[in-house]
Amino acid sequence: MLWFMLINHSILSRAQVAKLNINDIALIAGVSNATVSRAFREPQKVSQKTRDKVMLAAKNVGFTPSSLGASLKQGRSYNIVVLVPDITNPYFSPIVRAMEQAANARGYSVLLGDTQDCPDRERSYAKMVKSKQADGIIINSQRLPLDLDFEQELLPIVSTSELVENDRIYRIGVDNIAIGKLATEHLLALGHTRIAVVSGNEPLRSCQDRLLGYKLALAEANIAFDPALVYYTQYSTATGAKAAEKIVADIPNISAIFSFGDLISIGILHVLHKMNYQVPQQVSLISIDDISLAMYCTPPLTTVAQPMNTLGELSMNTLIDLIEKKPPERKLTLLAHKLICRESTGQYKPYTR
Amino acid sequence: MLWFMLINHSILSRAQVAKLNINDIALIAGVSNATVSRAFREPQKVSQKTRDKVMLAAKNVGFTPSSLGASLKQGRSYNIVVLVPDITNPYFSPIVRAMEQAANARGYSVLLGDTQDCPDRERSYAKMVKSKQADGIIINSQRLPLDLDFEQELLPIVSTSELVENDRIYRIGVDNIAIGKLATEHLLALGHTRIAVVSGNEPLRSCQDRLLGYKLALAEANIAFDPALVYYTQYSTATGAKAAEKIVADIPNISAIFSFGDLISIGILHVLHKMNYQVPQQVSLISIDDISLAMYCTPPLTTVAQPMNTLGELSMNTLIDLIEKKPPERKLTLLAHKLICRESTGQYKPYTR
DNA sequence: TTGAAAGCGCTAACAG
DNA sequence: CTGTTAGCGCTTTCAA
Repeated sequence: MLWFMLINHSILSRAQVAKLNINDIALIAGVSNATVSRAFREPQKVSQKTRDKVMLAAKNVGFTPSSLGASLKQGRSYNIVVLVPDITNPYFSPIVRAMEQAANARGYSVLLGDTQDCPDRERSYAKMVKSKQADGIIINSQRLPLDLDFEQELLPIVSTSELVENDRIYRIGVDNIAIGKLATEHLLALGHTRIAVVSGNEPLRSCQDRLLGYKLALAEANIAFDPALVYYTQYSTATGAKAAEKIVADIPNISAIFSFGDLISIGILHVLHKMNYQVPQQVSLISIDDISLAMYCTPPLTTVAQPMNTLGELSMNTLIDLIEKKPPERKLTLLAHKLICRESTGQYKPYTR
Repeated sequence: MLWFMLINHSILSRAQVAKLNINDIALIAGVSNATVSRAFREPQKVSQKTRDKVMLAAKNVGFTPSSLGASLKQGRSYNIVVLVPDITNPYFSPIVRAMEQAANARGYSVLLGDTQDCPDRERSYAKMVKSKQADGIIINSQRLPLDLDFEQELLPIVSTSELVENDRIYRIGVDNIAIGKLATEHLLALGHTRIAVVSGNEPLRSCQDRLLGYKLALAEANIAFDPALVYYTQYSTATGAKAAEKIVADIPNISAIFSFGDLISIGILHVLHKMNYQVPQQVSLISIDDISLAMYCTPPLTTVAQPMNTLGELSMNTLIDLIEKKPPERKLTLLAHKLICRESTGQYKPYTR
């Protein structure tokens, strides 16, 4: 098939047409490049007739303005880096999805950085905002790419985790102390007094806070805190399973477990089943997150829901406000959590195995 | 605190320093802009001494080259659009993770497009490669953004699903017919003869192929295909649960179910438990994918594993090869699948409820 | 409402 | 090994 385009007395192949720029369109349409630019970006500033001419010319040769030139001129890429430790984790994926939605609604795109918790990769993604490949960054992990420019508030950054106290950075999060307390109180109210804890990595701020909440609830109930009841692991199913094996070995008559994440709970549930423990008849299990699969577990998980969607949406909008120089009033926003009572927790009964 | 920088007899504030470009660095280092560029991009082409001078100057003022200028000049953004219907789906998230990894390894970044199966969003993401915001696109869904330029092979595109036959587009996938056949044969070998099917959306090519495989296996076993045994739903847990409710209502003594996705199976499992069906003692359940949670289900799922990691890695590398003009030899690559026998399937036993 | 013209920051010939 | 120079494609004053 023959394909060509006649422009200004010369014949262009399809491949050449693909390379046309705004000046070529101006030529074809018989207007200036500025007018073509306006026709695309601020159509209302161009007369109907001129606009039609431009659009027709563009359509004929299949022209779409390159965003590269615009980005360079404006010094903005309209990309935003979103950092997660693992996109595969059902706690993070809805957050990222909400961020992508919110970004799109405001004309931005998401550069996904799955860092696997690797500081090198975090740093290299952070560099993208220094090098203008992105206009800002959202961190969904506990570590900050330690670059002064972010702290100096020269580069837009938002974090969805508490990190170490850092008043210079905008943060959206939840009240992990309250969450830890709430979950513990639920178990306490059911009559459980010896509650094993399966925490994520010890150094994580969120884990420390949740444990603090646990201790607070215990103290209010006049129950001594027993460090031997807390097991540190990772936020994953496999490691949760391992922790459960340790627990049942250490404390065969354990009546309640509080894990710091649904993913961990799924591993625990798996082991408990294998060992023929009845949940919740013999062991109660509560956790945090309310990932989408929590309600489909056997039994459905009682858990403290985190507002993943709001978290994603709000933090993205906060970042974009920052980028667009509409700084939000508050540096730290705490979102509401909620206890979801399902079937993995039940009344304490003295043990009869 | 006072912060300033003395350059060429003028005092610069920290904010001004952030705006320095390659020419300023050249000035400070006493070399040309070209040399600065080389020092960063091809250090081996610059003498040790000059390189040190440049790097020192850059470090002193915290300079990082802007990728915007480079992109414009080179006509490449080093971004790649990855389209998924839903990043929250545990089938897609490992694929995306693998893609991100592979992209990074070759100096590219991933622009995540969570399309929610919405054609408008697919189209708007596809436009990003026309507008050079991205250098190529990978489609993980069954629909193609119908833009001629992709078909004409002017724009780099790779698909991980079979779509409608399209020889012009590079595709990486699995042999869904063989997968459907394999799963069915497993059930058949266990003595099951009435096998209910829970498929995803009927129009999906992958579903049609899997069903075809099911029919093939049945035919080879001389069992007549009964259309009443196939239930169409979505690839989700909630809809899988609904399908299961219909099945047990329609066929209370069903002995085997073949669902087209682990996510569906989790919903089915949930309902089966609620209805007090024993899996696999009374009903066997097999599916496809082997998502990470499949082994932690109660009981652990027998399933045909899909090579999500390889799928992601290979398709990303194929796309980048395309972008870098090293066209791969084959247009269609089929990856190996594997039956993973766990505990959700068992020998057929006549029904005693 | 439209046009002319000056860059945005970088790269890549080409020349030395 | 290093410097000069001409753009890449677009936006944006400023002037008409």
